[in-house]
Amino acid sequence: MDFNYSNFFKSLDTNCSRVIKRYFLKNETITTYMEKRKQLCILLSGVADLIRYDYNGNKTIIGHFSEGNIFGEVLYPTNTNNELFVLAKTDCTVLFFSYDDIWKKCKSNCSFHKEFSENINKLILSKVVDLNTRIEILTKKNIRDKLLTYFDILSGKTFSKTFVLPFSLTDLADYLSVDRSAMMRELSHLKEEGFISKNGKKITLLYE
Amino acid sequence: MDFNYSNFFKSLDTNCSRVIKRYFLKNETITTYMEKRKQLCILLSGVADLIRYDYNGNKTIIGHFSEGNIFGEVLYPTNTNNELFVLAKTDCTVLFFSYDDIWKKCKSNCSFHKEFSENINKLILSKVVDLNTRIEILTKKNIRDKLLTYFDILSGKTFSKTFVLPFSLTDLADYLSVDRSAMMRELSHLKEEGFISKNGKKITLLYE
DNA sequence: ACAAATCCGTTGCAAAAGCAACATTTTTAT
DNA sequence: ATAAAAATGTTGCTTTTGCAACGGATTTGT
Repeated sequence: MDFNYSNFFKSLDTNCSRVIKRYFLKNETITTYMEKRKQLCILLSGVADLIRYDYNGNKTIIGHFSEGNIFGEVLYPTNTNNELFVLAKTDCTVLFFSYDDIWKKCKSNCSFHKEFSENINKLILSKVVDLNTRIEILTKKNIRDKLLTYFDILSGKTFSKTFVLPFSLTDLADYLSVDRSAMMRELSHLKEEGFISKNGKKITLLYE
Repeated sequence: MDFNYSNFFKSLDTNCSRVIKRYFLKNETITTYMEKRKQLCILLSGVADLIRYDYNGNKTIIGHFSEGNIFGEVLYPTNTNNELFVLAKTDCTVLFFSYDDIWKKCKSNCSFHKEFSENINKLILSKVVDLNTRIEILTKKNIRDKLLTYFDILSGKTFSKTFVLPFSLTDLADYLSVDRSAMMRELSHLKEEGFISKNGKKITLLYE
């Protein structure tokens, strides 16, 4: 997420009846995606995974959410033959509301309603940017280019040739959608060939 | 796009000063992405490509837009060392406006302003769904699974085991981000093994 | 109507990536 | 404090993919 709007949402007093704030413990199910319902959720704190069980009972993690991320069925293609749900990986705080309702005038005309919807818009837009970013990476045809594209983005965000990966190498392989061992191999080659240096999750770009 | 909102936008009388409608001939440049500006565009008719020239002058098509699609710099990660622009592949009609402005109250309080912004929201949401759909496909680890996942989605949309690909096989390979010849090979295998039948762009799923 | 451009379909070959398996280190849970 | 779980790092093998190249079919432009 380029810019973090979650401070606004954190400071909300949720006495607007349309918005519900709830707390979850690690390993609790935060929500299950339901086709008709058009729920939108904001993760105010914690880490959660979007998980699919397909018709064979196979479990796949298809998304990771952290502070400030949004999720909910309005954002995801409905696919008949599998079940989607969001699982808390750590304790979480989540804001729930119906996407359609939020645009209607609040009965009580609550003060933050306008500001709330504006911030929702920004959050959704930043989601679009994030998704486009990931697509840009995923469309690269080999692991090396995926890594370097991702590193360039991180480098650009931090204005530095040195940065720390925001998640584990295992999760990175997942984000890039490549085999972890193949990715490790490619990281080794990038080191050997002098393109990067790496110490744990700390990466330095040595080119340009 | 699951549902086409473009009819609403097509019927707009654009006497709201904040929204500009323009026409383009094939091969004209519709817009160039500029970092500070937060433009959002709706393609009302025609087909256009999002193109990048990187620092080496290499040209890459990184997106295809058709009727009802939205584009503009608000939706795309800003990357310093390359230039993005949208090129009309056919004659096009495009609506332009500033994303930030559209949320402010229109001076003239023009009638369609509220409805306009609501439809923009729906359009952006459907963009998110489209992007998530593509990510779901791109994260599949081999060409066969990418094809079958995409076919399942098309089959689901049309409620039929038989459907027509919405674009050329060349563009399909691009959408799946795989080599075209490798994709053709995999399509042949799927035919040989009896998973699908194929006649030009008409595909029939033979399983389940 | 003709030339030019694009798209389709196929193949051989080399490079890349997935998979499986394992040892080691680090983190987490109790 | 200790056991269990998760993450890291590496390697051999096999399969998949990309790339280059080609000929023929379609579509487009003038």
